[in-house]
Amino acid sequence: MPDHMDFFDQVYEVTKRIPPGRVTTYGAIASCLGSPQAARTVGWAMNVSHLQPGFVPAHRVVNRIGLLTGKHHFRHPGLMQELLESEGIIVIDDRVRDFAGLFWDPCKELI
DNA sequence: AGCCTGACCTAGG
DNA sequence: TCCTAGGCCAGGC
Repeated sequence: MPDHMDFFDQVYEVTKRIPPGRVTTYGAIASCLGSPQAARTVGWAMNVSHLQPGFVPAHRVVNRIGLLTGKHHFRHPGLMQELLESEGIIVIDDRVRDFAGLFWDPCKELI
């Protein structure tokens, strides 16, 4: 990962690489970028991800137990779940089913 | 400039 | 096992 990119850019680069139908977590992204305690900042990056050029699949990022904590920040609540379900992911009570099986580890798969 | 907040997470008591 | 504090980066006031 080039070091001239700031943290947000790196977050977006990683997020764009999440395959459809898979999910990852805020913490995993932060950890992968060398700041294991910056999970919160990753959340903030997602919050303004719509300002980025290109499509940032923010709906594929959930919290560490597979909960859709960011759903209220989409155009309408429920959109996050709809996007996930359109990729074949089952969501029950705001939680990704088979989260462990669908988890995509950015560090492991990256570049 | 300083303080508060937030789509988080981990460690320690 | 629950609760707390601390760390991360930005933005709003």
